[in-house]
Amino acid sequence: DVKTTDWFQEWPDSYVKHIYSSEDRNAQRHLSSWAMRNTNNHNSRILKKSCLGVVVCSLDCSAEEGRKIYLRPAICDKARQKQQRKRCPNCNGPLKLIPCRGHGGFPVTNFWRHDGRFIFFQSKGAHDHPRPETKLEAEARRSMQKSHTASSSASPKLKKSLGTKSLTGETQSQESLPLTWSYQESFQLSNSCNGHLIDNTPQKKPLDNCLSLTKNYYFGRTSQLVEPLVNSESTKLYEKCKLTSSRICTSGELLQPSHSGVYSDYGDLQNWNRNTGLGGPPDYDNYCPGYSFPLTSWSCDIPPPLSCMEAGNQQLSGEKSVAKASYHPFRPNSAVSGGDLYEEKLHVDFNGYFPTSRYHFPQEDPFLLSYTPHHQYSLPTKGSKWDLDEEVKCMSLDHDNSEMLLNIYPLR
DNA sequence: TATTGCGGGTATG
DNA sequence: CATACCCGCAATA
Repeated sequence: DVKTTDWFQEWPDSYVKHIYSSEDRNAQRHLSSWAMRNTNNHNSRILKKSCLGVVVCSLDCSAEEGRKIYLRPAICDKARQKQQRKRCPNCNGPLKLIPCRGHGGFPVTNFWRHDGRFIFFQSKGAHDHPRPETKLEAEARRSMQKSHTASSSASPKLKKSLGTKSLTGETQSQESLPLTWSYQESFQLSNSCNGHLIDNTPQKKPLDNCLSLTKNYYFGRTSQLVEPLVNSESTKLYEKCKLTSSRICTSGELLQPSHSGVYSDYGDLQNWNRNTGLGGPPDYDNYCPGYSFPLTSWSCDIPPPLSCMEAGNQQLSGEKSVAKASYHPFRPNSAVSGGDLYEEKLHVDFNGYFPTSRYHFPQEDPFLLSYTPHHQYSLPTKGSKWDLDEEVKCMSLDHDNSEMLLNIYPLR
């Protein structure tokens, strides 16, 4: 009875549920821009992942224009320990891992379940820390550091004049180093709910000395518009986006209770209450967890002036120019969700700043134009159940997207 | 070298 | 029994 699937949510937060198409490459890979590590729940049907938080500068330094350092914790334990021995790319101070305690004091957990044509997702807990770099940004930063190290070692004089050697061997200089940490820009507005930081600093560094990286990216546009009150296009996008984006569900349990009865490392409503000490799940029906404007049935992953990936992804019905306007030059962008693999050229500023990229617009994606569900699904559907009442209640589509979805899913 | 998923195992309440 | 988390392995990127 699934009426429609959601566009992939890059930053799922709070207690949300999504249904993705099994064709969705991001969903297939259980991706998130939060740094999520696998957690053993002793249930092979349901994949559980928990949030690692964010790595910050322990000196709380600020880069230019007040930006903060929010590095992506390495997923691998060993790599993470190594990472924490490294130094802040901005001030060379020690780094510190801020653990996620958004789910009753424990890390936010994400659950993934494959069932036939769909991939069911559920998030539990609201991240109580800033967003880390995306995977893409972290990779770009690593590449740049590597390149920079290589180029520095090739020219010792330059190295000596510009760099300060970090403990980990990277040559660093505030003048010359690429600083590609994640910016908690305007989309982290909340101090009251999730503790997100405020940083509306516009970014406007010229891009030169670009390094082109060719890589396959799956995430859609994560564009963050930096001039929220000025950019009317983004507001339009948001208005559109909020009608079509994720659903917030306030009760019920998405995940099928354990069949085995031995392990079920996922909560239910009862546990939810118990863990959070709340009378029930947070009331996101009327207010967005992070932002102080009313909600109806839609989620507000996207604050009004911003268009994150979801917004871009809604541009499938012919608003190319708007989609372009929503593209944030400093966020790596890529595939439309639902989507397919996009090969992008990631342009990285060696003089010091932000990665950007070129991308194909959704309209150009042959995948979207020729969708035909034909895969065989191997995972059992027996006994699998989704909280469809809630799903239906929460769903809403605008006209354009309804049309689009009809095109994509003509049989439903 | 890091990511991802799996699963055995332990600890705690 | 539910939950969290540690660890190592294997496949993959």
